Amino acid sequence: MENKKVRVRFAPSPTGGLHLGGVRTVLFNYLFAKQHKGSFIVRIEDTDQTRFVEGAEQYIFDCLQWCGLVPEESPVNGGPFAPYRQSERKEIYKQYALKLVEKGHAYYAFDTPAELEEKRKAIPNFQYNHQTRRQCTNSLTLSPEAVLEKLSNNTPYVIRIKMPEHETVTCHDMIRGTVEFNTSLCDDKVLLKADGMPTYHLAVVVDDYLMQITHAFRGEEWLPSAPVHILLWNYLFGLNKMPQWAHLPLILKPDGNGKLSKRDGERLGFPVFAMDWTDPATGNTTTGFKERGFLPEAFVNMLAMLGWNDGSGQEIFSLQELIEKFSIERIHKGGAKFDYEKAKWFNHSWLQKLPVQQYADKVKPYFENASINITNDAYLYKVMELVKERCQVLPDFVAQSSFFFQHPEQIDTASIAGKWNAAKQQFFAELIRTLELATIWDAENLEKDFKEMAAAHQLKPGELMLPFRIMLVGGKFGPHVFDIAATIGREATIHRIKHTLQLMQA
RNA sequence: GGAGCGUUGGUCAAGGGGUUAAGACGCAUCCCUUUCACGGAUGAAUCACGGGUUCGAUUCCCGUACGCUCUACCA
Repeated sequence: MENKKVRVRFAPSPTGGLHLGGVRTVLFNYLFAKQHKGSFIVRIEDTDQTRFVEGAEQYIFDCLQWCGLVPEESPVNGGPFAPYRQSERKEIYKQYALKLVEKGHAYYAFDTPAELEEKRKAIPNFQYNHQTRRQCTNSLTLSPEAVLEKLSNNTPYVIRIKMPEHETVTCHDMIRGTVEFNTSLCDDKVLLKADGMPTYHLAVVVDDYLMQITHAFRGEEWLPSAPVHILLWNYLFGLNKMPQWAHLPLILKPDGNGKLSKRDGERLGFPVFAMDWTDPATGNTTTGFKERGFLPEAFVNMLAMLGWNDGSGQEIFSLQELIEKFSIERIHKGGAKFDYEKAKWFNHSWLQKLPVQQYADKVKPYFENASINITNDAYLYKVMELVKERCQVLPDFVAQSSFFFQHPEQIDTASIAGKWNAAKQQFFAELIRTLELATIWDAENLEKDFKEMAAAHQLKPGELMLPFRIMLVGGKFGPHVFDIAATIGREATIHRIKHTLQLMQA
């Protein structure tokens, strides 16, 4: 086991948007694989035909691509253990189910869904288990002849695991240590459905075996069914071949408790999916981190810190650093509440850390949306550099810098009207002439001229700065006002002064 | 109801028998900045509760409470 090549897998069910928690599971898989020079595999668990959603699979790969967590083997790029889509592996599973029946670890069950529904209604807390299976219609209660007859006339059936009585199944979890289960308390899970498809329980162990998975990461919600999987491993392939389990803590909603859901995001106004997801049935789009203006670096970083840290207090990690420093021992046992404010802080940090050229293309669409045409990349970089520390997410660049590209739509004259007077009016009128004659157009000289003029007019620069800012920006925000003037240029600066001057006279 | 898992500030969390119980986010106040932001400073936790063990428990043990997950021919 130790010298086997590490192989891990992410096994999503393509039923809709890719949840935060799913991406974190991918991330931990990926980090572990890369750290051990192993392989990261994506296997599509589409055994429930009733839950097929058009486009959901492609969407998952788009998300992984965006995050930079690309698998070595998957349905899209193939691999030595293809196919990687369980629906295309349907024939494989049945033989294993049959093998279990032969060995007495599983049995045919002919109870219809309606009959089971009735039992559940009639008997409180009904479970199909070692006690109740005697009252059900299955190959344990029917004579061999009757079973054969039902089988030969195509009576629908499922195959269930026959949970042993009074056995202890031990799960050695890499995060939680030893967890024990009493098999008498487990029920006889369906392994093979009436449509011939396996359930998750069968498929996961068969495929993990066939694909030679060495370490299996999954959400904590799977822990209660671990005994089923471990038993299956024991019956089918031997415990020595079983991957090592790691059940990851859940990501919880920010208010109250419980798993974070898509609904919580909608309710509280933040994304839960990695990327925008449009439900083909309803046409409704659920917003994603990407479209909200998150950098994948920040998104991945934030996810890694939800349930893991390296103990040093460092919080900003590149993917490469995460690969180097990741360790299962330092994964938390308890769930973590998702904090959108902190998520934005991560993004802000990455916006400062990365060169603006590296993500300028990602902010362009937001300018386009606001009908601002970016024609000069160098100018865009300069502006981004000036405003980036005020931006948490990509769309903030538009709000923080639109005035660099077009005249402000609104001038907040109310903020200066109270202290406006003839002296100021005259100062700015004269400033226009000074600016027209300025030989060197940079922030330093602009500021010098401005202050000299203020002194000549016996006005305090402080009284003039805010009006000047309002003229250029339209509001009380933005970088240093002389940087703005220097950047937008002589013509625009003068034009904006004139414009506000007119407004103030009116 | 049953089983399993979990529980350090509002949130993420470090620490793990003796500490002034780190740090980050957020919040509040202040400084810097003639805007906003950045940066800096300061403030806020009897480590869920109750028993043990111990000279000493937030740290070890046992209970209790609370929360969560699962309990489908869904994953």
